[in-house]
Amino acid sequence: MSDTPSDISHDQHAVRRQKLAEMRAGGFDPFRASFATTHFSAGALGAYVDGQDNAVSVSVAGRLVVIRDMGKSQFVKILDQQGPIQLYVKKDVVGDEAYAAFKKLDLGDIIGARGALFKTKTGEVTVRVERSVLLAKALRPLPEKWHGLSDPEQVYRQRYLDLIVNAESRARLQRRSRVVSHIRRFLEERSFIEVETPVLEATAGGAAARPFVTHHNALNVDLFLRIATELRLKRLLVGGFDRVFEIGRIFRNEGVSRRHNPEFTMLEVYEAYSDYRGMMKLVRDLLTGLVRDVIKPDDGSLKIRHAASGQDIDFGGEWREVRYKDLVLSTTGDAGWFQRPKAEKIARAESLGLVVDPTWEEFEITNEIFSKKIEPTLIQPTFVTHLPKELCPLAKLNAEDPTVLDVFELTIGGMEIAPAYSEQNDPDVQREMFEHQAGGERQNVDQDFLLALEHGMPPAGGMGVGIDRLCILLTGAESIRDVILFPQLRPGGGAA
RNA sequence: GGGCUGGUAGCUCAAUGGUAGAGCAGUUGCCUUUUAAGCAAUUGGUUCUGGGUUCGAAUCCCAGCCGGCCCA
Repeated sequence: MSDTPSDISHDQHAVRRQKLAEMRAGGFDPFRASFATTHFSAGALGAYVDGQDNAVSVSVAGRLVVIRDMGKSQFVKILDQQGPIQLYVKKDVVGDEAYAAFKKLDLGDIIGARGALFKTKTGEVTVRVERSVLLAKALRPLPEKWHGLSDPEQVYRQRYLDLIVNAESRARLQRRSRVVSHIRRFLEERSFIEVETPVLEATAGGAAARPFVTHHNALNVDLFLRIATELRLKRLLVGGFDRVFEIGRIFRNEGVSRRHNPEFTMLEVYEAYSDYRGMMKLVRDLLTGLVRDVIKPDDGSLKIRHAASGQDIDFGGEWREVRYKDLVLSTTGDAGWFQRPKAEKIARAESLGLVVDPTWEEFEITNEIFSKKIEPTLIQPTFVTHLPKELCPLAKLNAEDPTVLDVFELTIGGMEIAPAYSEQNDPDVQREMFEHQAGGERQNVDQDFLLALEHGMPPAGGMGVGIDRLCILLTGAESIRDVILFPQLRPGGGAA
């Protein structure tokens, strides 16, 4: 009984290993089996002709996730990429031997089954199994069927378990794939060319961020993982690729948080002979298309529920356009803000509850107010324009007011979703901006990029879209980790 | 980096400093249209790790490991 050392009934791993050993001893190895399917689950369900039981035969395969055993028959469910489908296995249909084998299956096993579709008396389209085969033995048990897997650490470290048992995770992460796919189609339809530029670079430019450093042995040089694709893509504008984009992994050697993963995905788009206003139309068409065709709100609107604020974000309404300076003035309540001496700016920022580093430049104090006090309140799609020139060295200065830039920052749901510029194509101004920035931030100047600009870059609009944040917004996720299949965690720990 | 908080059976969770429990999963029976199927019986624990306090620690204290939230 239970006290003999050979009782392994409590050890699910051992029980399953024993079943596998018995199968192999009996001449069947599930890991050598194969199976031809005719449908995925949703396709099979769709193939059922209403009112015509047993008219359509299908072959389906997937992981066994529900078993309801009623003695001489059982209802089970298998799960594939499209979701679950129910199978009905009846002893007097499959025969005694096959039925006995079927009864030995465990939750988590991967099986294939063939049979005709029928509708049960409770109305569920089901495969009446004629033949089935075990295609892979699961030696480990599945997490609990009702509550799923909820330990966040295990969800991230063993994402495959999360995907098996948590339907919302499965849906959310598949939705991400459709978002990216939609973006590709959208841009290709508009004659944009997708390109791939190097991840390893001698100079990590195009943004202000700490890069990862690695080493190339054969060349004996340190290289950086890119922190942006901007400078490469602009070289392609010089080369005559007039409309280019890259959906690429970006690496920034900074903290990990609900909004930050050290590697993330960025779309960058450049369109020659356009400008930041052209980018406004492009991004608006892109996002409304995503909501309409990928998210497909139930009520047919273009509204998405924003969990944090409880508001509906309406992609179909007017997209507000407002100048950075006006937002700052109204938030500080100080019409003379930009003329105030630094000490007064610091005092006002601190009175708003912000922590200000006294070594900051004045524009950094202002921008701290913008990013902490203003941006989070911009829930509806908002183009913030006319940003101060210090904020982006790669954009064109405004012709009427050279203290501001011809750019926008699209903010939705309190998050910066897409910055866009009229791209700087004057090599001399660009050099000046770089050198000024290098002084303060010791960012390396990319001389080859400046050389490329001297060959002439067409005027262009350019835009970056953080795909992860966009997916947070579109899927209503709480954390960037929920829209990245395998988010970064400290190695080790957790899973056995 | 700082503050708060968590780690108990395969999973989801309980347990005044006093014999570590439940549900699901597992095992053994019964059940030929179930929907978290049902009924009966039953197995299973290095309470994250290492110290300390105590007659006695899952529980209190310290350190570490791995998470989560907030802040920087």
